Order: sequence, then C-alpha cells, then structure tokens
Amino acid sequence: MLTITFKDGNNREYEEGISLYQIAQDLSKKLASNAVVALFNDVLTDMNAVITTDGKVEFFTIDDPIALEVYRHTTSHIMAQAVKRLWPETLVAIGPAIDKGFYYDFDSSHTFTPDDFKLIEEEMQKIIKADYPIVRKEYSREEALTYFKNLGEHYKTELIEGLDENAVISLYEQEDFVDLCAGPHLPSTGRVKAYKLMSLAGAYWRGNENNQMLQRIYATSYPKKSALDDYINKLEEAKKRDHRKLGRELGLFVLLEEGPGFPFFLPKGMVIRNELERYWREEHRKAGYDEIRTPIILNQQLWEQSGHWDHYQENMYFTEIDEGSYAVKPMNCPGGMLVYKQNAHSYREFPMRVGEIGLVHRHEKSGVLHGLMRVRAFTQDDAHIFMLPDQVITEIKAVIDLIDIFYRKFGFRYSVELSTKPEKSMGSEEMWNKATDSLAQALNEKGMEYQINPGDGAFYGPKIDYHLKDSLDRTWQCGTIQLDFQMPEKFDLNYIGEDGNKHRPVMIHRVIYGSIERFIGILTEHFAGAFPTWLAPVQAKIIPVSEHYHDYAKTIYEKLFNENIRCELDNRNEKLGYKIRDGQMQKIPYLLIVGAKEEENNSIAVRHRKLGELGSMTGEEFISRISIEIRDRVLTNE
RNA sequence: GCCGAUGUGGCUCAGUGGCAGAGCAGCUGAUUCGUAAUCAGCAGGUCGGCGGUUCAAAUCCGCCCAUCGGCUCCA
Repeated sequence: MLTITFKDGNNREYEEGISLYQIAQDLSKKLASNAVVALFNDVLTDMNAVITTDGKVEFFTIDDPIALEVYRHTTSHIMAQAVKRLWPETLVAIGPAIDKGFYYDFDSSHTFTPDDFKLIEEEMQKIIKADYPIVRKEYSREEALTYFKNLGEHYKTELIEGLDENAVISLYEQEDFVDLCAGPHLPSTGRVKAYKLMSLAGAYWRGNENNQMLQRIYATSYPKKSALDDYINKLEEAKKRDHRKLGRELGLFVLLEEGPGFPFFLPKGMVIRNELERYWREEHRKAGYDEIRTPIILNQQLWEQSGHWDHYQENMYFTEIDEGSYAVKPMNCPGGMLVYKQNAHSYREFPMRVGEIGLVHRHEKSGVLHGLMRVRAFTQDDAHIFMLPDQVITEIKAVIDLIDIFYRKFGFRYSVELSTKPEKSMGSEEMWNKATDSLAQALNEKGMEYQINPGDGAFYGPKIDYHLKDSLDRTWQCGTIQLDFQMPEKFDLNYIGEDGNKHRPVMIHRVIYGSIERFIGILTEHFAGAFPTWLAPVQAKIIPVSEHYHDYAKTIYEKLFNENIRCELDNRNEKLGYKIRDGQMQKIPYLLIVGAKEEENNSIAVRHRKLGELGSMTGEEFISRISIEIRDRVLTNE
C-alpha cells in the first residue's frame, strides 16, 4: 500500500502503482467536487485538483489561486494563438496570469482596437472547440534559441538568453502554436469554458520605459460562465462606488480642465476634510505632537540644500520673485528643518514631534492623474519626529500604533511594505542598511506582516508604506513612515546631549492619511459615499410631509442646528416619497419626517439610511442619539 | 511622458455630411401629499479648442487640451 499525505492533513492509502489520474478520480468522488484539474510533474491531467511535489499530494479546487492561475495561463496561450492566426506577423512577448485574469503583450503592425475583441474571441472559441492537446517539450538552451530565432520571435530569444546556462527550457505546444513557458498548463485547450477580453493598454517591454512599447490585451477567464458573469457584475457595482462619480453626485469636489490635477473642494467635501483634520488634531495632541505651518514657496538655495534640487527637480514647480529663484514645495520637510533650527535643542526635549498639515505641489506626468487618488496639489498630514538614536525603535512603534488607531477608525484593512534604497538616492550604504534594519526591527517587534518593496524608498531614506484598496482593488499608498539620516545631516541639525556636546538627531517623517485628498477618495469608495455620521456632510434632513408642517419642521431644524448637527430642511414643494428618495441617494444618515402626527405630539419620525424606519421620538431623544454617535465617531450602526 | 479609447445643456446619454435632441436636475404654475420619482408648461448647448476639406461639418482630416483604461512613476 501507498500512503499519501494530503494538504488537509489526512493520510489516504492507495494500491501501489495507482495512477495519479485514478487518485484524482477517487478524490473527485470523495470531495464531491466539481473542480477538475490535476497537476502532476507540471502536466495537468484531467481530474480533481491534485498537485504533487516531492511525493506529497495536495489538492486544490479550481477556485484555489494556483489552479485558477494555471487555467488563466492556458487561456492566455489560447488568446495568443488566436491573435497569431489572425495577424500572423505578430510577435509574442509575455502573457502571465494576474490577479483578476491575464494579459498577453504583443508586438504587431496591426493596431488592436476593441472592435477586434469579438474577432479574437471567436478565433479562441475555434481553438477551444478543436480541443488541441497541450504538450510539454523540453529543449536545451541552444535548441530553444534556434527554434525561436527561426521563427523571428526575438522577445522569446531575449527571455531565453536571460535564463540560466544549464536550465532545461520547456515549451508548450498546442497545434501550430508553441510558446516558451515554465508551465504548467491544462491538458488541452477544450477545458477553457468562460473567457472575455477586457481592455487594451500599452506596456513597455520588460516594464522599462526606454524599451519598445507593446500592445497589451487584458482578459479574464473563469471555469464557469456564471463566475465570469459574477465578475462582470462586480465590476459594474464597483463603478458605482467610484469616488469620481460619487464626488460629483454628492457634491464633494470637482476636477476641472482649468486645473488638471488640482482639485476644487465643494462645501460638502470641505466638511469631510475639516472633520478628518479635527480628528487628526485630537489624536495628535494626545500622542504628544505640536503643530506648525511652513510656507508653500521657498527659495532655490533651500531646495539645493535639502537635495530636492538634485533629486526631485522634474517634479517641482518653480517661480521667480524679485529676480530670485523660488520653488513651490513638493514636501514639507525642508520647512520643518528650518523651524527646528530656530532654537538650540536639548536631548531633554526628545522625542520632539512636530506635525504639519501641509499643502504640497508635485508636477506629475499628465498620464498618471487619477481623480483624487493622484493629483498635483495635495495635503500631507506630515510630522517630523526628532530623537536620540536609541529612541528610534520605540518611536517607530508608536507611529505604527497611531496609524493603526486611525485606520481602524475607518474599518480599513491595510497591507504594509518595507521599501528599500532606490537607484537615485543620497547617503552611504551603511546608513541605508542601518535605517532599513531599524524599520524592519520595529515591524518585527510589532509582529506586523509586511512585504519588501525593493528600490521603492524615498531618495533620503527607506520607508514603511501602508497601502489601502479602492473599489476596484487597486492599491494606493497612504500612510508612510520614513527614517531619515540625511536631512539632519544636510541641514546640520544638532542637539546638546547629556555630555554637554553637540550631536546629530535622528529623524522620522511620517504621514497617516498620506494625502488628505487621496484618503478622501479611498474613504468615499470604502463607504460607497455613505460616510459614517461624524463625517457625513449632511447628518440629518428634515422633511415636512407637506407645506402645512413647514413651521414645525423649522423648529426642529433650529433645535438641531443649535446642537451643531449638520442638517438641512427640505421644504421643496415635492411629495414625501420624492424627498426620501433624494435623501437616500444623497446617502444622508438620518431623514426626519414631520407631519400632522408629529406636530401633534411634538415628535419626529426617524428614518435611517440603512436601518429604515426607527419610529417616532422627540427632538431631544434624537439629538441625544445622534450626538453620541458623532462624539464617539461611531463607524457603523448598521 | 508613452499606448489605446472618449469628449454633444448642470448630470446621464441619443444623433455618422443637410434645421442640435431626450430623460433627470433647474425655473414657473397647479397639487398639500405619510417613507425611493405628482402633473403641466418654460428655459437652457459656439456639439472640448484651433485649423482644414466641403455648397454644407457635432459628423470627415490634422494639431492641441482634458478625461477614461493601462504602462512608467508616485502620497
């Protein structure tokens, strides 16, 4: 008997000599699963989801990421084959599976348009219908090179040249289409059921903007038509949460042609900004921060001193004042350094935490602007912390905690990256290593999970980056903690130590929201516009049933107004249903309906946007309820 | 910046060479209404901008601007 250990921890016994196919069949019955892929030695055989590596068998359902990846990768080959059939002179580059599907990069004299999608999909259908076996072939490096050279597929030869000298090179063949590929794949093209071409994009070969730009086709595939439909529906739903759409509908902000990348905040958007800032100030006061404000325009000499002139110039805006050269600040730090230098400092003041909610301008390339997520003028909730070297870990950990307090307040899940030394940077290798190690140590001591993001640090130091997701699961960097040994050096910052001598302080830059603009964008999508009451631009709307109750409605309005509740009185000449619909679409937390009944017993009928009708209560009762909700910044009462 | 697509009233969109349209929003009037759209009327556009082709351009061509989806870059 043969004992095989499975991923679920169970051992199962099989006859010696049983084929994996039979094991898969057996599993298929046991699990009553409709998943149908088996992976063995890189070749997917038919049945249940089984992978073996080193004699260990693991099973997967088709919904498992690995199986789905294989499935999509095969779909990607089918798409490439279809494209090569339709436009034979097309060269193929790479075509991996990605999070929500797959893409393939092509170099073709034919310019693809969305009109081609139907044609390509039809050709794919033919390939699927023909159910060509997918065969793995192993070549030596030389054989593989010769093979692709003869085909003129120079992207493939370039890839092979990058592989290890002695590597066995695998090709996967389906009918007349052969692709360089590590595999694995489905056993034949007929296994692919549901797929759809999604969009076109340009993409540089190997992600380098100096290289040839290729045409990328994004597509997706699912084992079932219904799963594909679900995905398409989800995309439609996500579009409804888009902060650009909601920003317009809810009157939060606008972006105009007159100022590309420079958002205008409207009254309702300002309420959210101001509430965020208020909350920020409260928490920072508790955490021992002071607040400053530094100028937006400062002279060239300062930016030369800070290193921005050399390392950041292409992102800066410049201006001239009385024949002197000035720049609009892209970061708050140099101003913060100058403030530090206004006094002599003692080690006794440390850690010294100085915050600044500062407006910065960065010249971003035109093609990267994206609603509030990526703009050219934004407000960073910055702070610089000056400290002794042995306070670093403790301070970083305190910032990690502070960020957690904020993100929890909004119910965010976040992921963390440690970004290391970029190509364009200042300072010695040793300093970088020391700084990077400190950040890693703090993360480890907090037990945080994080990924290394190589080369993505700021030019003056490594950083811990916090990423939040938008409605389409695109991630955006918000919070960041940056350890900086450079600025104190450049600005010759010092403090008097216990020994009476001058020393160099260590500095952290950190933001929590990151950019208030971006944060509002993320918040809008996160809540789908239904902001928690403490943030909601309008917290309650009073709706008289008809004109007869306008006076009574006015008295309620005044009561709420006097309690600083953001409320509106809707005395338009419309029916109740119309006004309720309007209030719901504006995502106002509470609608207060007043009519004959309410006027008679001095009450209001309260309707919550999610909970529906809450019944009748007095104005005082409502005020007490909503005031607690606002005071405690309740995230949800749904 | 690069690749592709798009741009028509405040918003969403029809209109593919021959008189610029609809719905919603707005305004006026009627209605006085009980939990997601009451009825009628009125008003509103240099069709993103500039140039070209044509008897005639929202429509065809060129350049530019902005937006959208990506790439690169980044809070």
